[in-house]
Amino acid sequence: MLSYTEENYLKALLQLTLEEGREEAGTNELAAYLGVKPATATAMLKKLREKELIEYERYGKITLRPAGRKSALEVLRKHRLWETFLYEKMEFTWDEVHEVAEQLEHIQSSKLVNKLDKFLGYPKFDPHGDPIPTAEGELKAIPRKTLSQIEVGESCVMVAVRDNSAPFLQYVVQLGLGINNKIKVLARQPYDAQLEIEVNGQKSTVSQKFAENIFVV
Amino acid sequence: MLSYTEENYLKALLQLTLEEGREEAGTNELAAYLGVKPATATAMLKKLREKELIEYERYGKITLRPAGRKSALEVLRKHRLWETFLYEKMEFTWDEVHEVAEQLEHIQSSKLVNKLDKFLGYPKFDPHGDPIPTAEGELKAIPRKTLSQIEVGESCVMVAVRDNSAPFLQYVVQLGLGINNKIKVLARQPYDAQLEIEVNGQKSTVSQKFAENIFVV
DNA sequence: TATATAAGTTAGAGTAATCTAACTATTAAA
DNA sequence: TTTAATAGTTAGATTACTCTAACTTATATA
Ligand SMILES: [Mn+2]
Ligand SMILES: [Mn+2]
Ligand SMILES: [Mn+2]
Ligand SMILES: [Mn+2]
Repeated sequence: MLSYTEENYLKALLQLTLEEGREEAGTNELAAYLGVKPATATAMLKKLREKELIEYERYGKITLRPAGRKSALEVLRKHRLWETFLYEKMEFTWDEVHEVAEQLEHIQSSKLVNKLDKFLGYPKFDPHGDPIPTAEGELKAIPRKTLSQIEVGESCVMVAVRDNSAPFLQYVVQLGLGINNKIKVLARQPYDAQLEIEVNGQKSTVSQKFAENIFVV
Repeated sequence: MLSYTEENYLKALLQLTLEEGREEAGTNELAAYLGVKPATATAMLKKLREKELIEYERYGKITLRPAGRKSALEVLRKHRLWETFLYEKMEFTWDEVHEVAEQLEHIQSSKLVNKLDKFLGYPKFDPHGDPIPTAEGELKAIPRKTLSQIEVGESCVMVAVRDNSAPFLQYVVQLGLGINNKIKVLARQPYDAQLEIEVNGQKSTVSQKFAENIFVV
């Protein structure tokens, strides 16, 4: 039985290594992601290694072992199912779901997870466009680009967001943007890569930082 | 902000003093109810007193102060709403809901509680027949007897159960009993107060202990 | 290749919740 | 009213998670 905290560390490791081509994570990076000090992370890493959930040695990189990855996927599955529940059934907006799902993901009941999945109609994606791991622990990574990689004159469809924070999501809505919206890139400032885009006939200018947090196909 | 554990202590105090005419609880009783040692309860009582949530002094009885009672009622409201959700929407049986609700009752989100209430159609009772406290913290205690107090020859209607444990609830179902069922008391053994009862034409013999855990009107 | 910088670890301490063992106060009986 | 039983507390230790401050190792660059 894993503690609430252990689950959070494993999920963080999974998410840090989920970006394509990444297999391992570092101590400081993990600590920053979780909002704890590196010393704290080091202590927990020893514990997770003892439980055979991660591969790790002093001053070395961290990788998930199969058991650790399985647990992390279960937590991520619950997180994304609960976000979908809050969004679809509880009238939450997409910038409100993450915080509460962060708590709900630790509820222990496999029956509840599976009934929830059924109740929601076996959704494949959460409200932010992220894929929901299956009961078997499969997580399909869809090949996708960021809005910042789209050439001037090209069009694309928004499929997900990288940043899940409330201020970012609220800004996305304010721009008239959302999952499945078609975005046309009208121009790119050579100086700072600012983008001029058009969505549903509405033109906006967004920063490179913003464009890097919008996933498109 | 109360910890998970503090919430459990306050809820336990509320439930111990909920039986009519009771205002105060004792340390050992509280410890037994929560499954901890009396020494542990003493430590927590000092902390809750410090936070002005309870009235308590060395070797004295414990009572909830208004702020403590308010928090306890909020937790109890969430517990019973989640039990109703699990029973009505997640296909849980009434002996399965309590354990998971024990976890869900600690989720912090007033928006979620109120949306859940709305989603369930503002239920007044949980699956065990217990009243659900309102958002304003009101809890109506319905005057009710136990099955053991019914005279031979009389009939009554089951409205709730006192014991919420899975083995007890499974036994209730096995006897063909449930909320709103009419029960007729056919006979009472003078020796050990065993009852012979009839439900939907089905006759059964139950112990006094059992009869004391069935609430009727 | 030496050394400065970044990355990571260790030691020591604090808080929250729990326990055991020994003790003290209250209450009920003899 | 003394004493036995019950109820409750204290002291000291443990586990989980976190921190700060000082230290060590790895790496990158000059
Ligand atoms: Mn999220
Ligand atoms: Mn979490
Ligand atoms: Mn319950
Ligand atoms: Mn609880």
